[in-house]
Amino acid sequence: MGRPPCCDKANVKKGPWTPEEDAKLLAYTSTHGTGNWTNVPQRAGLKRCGKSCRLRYTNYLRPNLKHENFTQEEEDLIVTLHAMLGSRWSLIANQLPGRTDNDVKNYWNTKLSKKLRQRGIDPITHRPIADVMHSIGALVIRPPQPPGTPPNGSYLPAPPLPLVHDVAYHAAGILPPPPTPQQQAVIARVDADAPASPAADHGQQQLRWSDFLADDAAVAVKSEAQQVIGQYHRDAAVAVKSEAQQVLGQYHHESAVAANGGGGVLVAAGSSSGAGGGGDDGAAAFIDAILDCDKETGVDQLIAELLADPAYYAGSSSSSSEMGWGC
DNA sequence: AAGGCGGTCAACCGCCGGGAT
DNA sequence: CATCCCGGCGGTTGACCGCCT
Repeated sequence: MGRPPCCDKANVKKGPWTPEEDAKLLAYTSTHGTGNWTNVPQRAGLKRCGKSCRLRYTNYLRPNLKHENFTQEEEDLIVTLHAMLGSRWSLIANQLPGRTDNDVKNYWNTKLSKKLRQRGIDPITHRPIADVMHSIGALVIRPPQPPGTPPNGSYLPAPPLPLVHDVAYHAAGILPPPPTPQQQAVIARVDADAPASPAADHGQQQLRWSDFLADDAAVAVKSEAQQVIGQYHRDAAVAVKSEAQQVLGQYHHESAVAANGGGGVLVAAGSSSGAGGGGDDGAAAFIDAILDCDKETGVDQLIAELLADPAYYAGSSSSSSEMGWGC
């Protein structure tokens, strides 16, 4: 049944806030700060849940909040960060001064996701919709069978899905290069640690856990970032964190190489070409930067570094703006 | 003028993790 | 170590508004 309610629902007001309530809350927070929200309603003379007070303050009353429309730069940043972090709205909002996670979430759900769809991009995977539909169509869909029915061979095996789930690859219209031996080792380990495929006995081609390595790499980025602010643990990607860091180093380095070489191709983890172990200067510097952030900086600076790298925009010739996210 | 409809966004809900006890 | 409390988070809801018929 979950936790009990945080307050007595019978004695709290719900719904839109009145100017009087806003004034009370602002008066209280301006003199007492924002600690211990549970006590705020009582001390501020409000018949509201503490959570409601916190939400009202952080999303509307907090100083320095922007209430005007999102700019093109903010829009581009949200799209880019969503491709990197997924629906981690608080992390994304941290990169947008004056915006709240609720703002970003609403803007994404009401505007940006539709805009992406109109441009043929799946807003969840950031891949071309046609590509996503192809992948879905390639999955083996098995209708329920009566108990005791032996498996038959009437289902066509699905073709292997691409290892790279990165919009930049698809934007560039190229196939990813094969994984390096180092990355193959990561793939093998992930597959070995994964539970056995339930249909493995049927001789059907199954999705392997390593098929999602590219996504895991993104999760690892998220993991590092959230470690910085002490909020992120216990993700499946943690198990391969060290390997993922190496892969990420390769990811970053080859992205830069591709951008500098005029190819403009973003090379994703788990599938980049074998430019040799991730011990090169660029990759090492990247990982060092992340680790240093554990001690010195916040996620803001980390992501700012990533965003400053044009390779994260699929090369200099196809930034999100130039790809036409904007109005 | 009125009703239907879709878009927007403030607010709520329930879950989760971390810290305190 | 276990439990409880609190803040934070993402998903969802529903009121409100403007446009269209």
